[in-house]
Amino acid sequence: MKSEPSVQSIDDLAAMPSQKVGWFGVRNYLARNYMRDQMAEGDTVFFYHSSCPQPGIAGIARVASLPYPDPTQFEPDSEYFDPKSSSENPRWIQVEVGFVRKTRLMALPELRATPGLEAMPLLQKGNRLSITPVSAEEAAVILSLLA
DNA sequence: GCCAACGTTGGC
DNA sequence: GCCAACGTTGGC
Repeated sequence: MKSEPSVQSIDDLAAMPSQKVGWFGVRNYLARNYMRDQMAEGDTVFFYHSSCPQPGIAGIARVASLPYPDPTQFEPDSEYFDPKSSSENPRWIQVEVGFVRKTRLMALPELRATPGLEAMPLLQKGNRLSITPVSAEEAAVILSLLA
């Protein structure tokens, strides 16, 4: 899951009293569907810093809730407000993401150079999704290098 | 700041 | 339903 560290970094997550944050603001259907259909509570999440001097994996987190409606879609003053959404039929959902640990930065060039990660959607040309799936095998490769 | 890639919008 | 125009993402 990508986050701009200037908005919310792994350190920010670690510093929260609950060490959890609702992953609000996802407004892409594919990314939403990954949260809704592909994630389960307890799943490992790689916390990726994007749009920053050194993009890469900065920590490990965990899916800490079932999917539920993203409250910002109903807030007229929010930049994430969606007038086409309704509480009866919410369009956007989020999950809670819980801090597990900070890791060394596994930067994008290292990810690209690591055997076994070539097929990761995150690394595919043109990928812009803020949430992409990681296979169990890919996760094991990454975790072994972050140990 | 540039630009490739891709999603969304809206006219028809 | 098509598709051009436009907006956004995000690495560099």
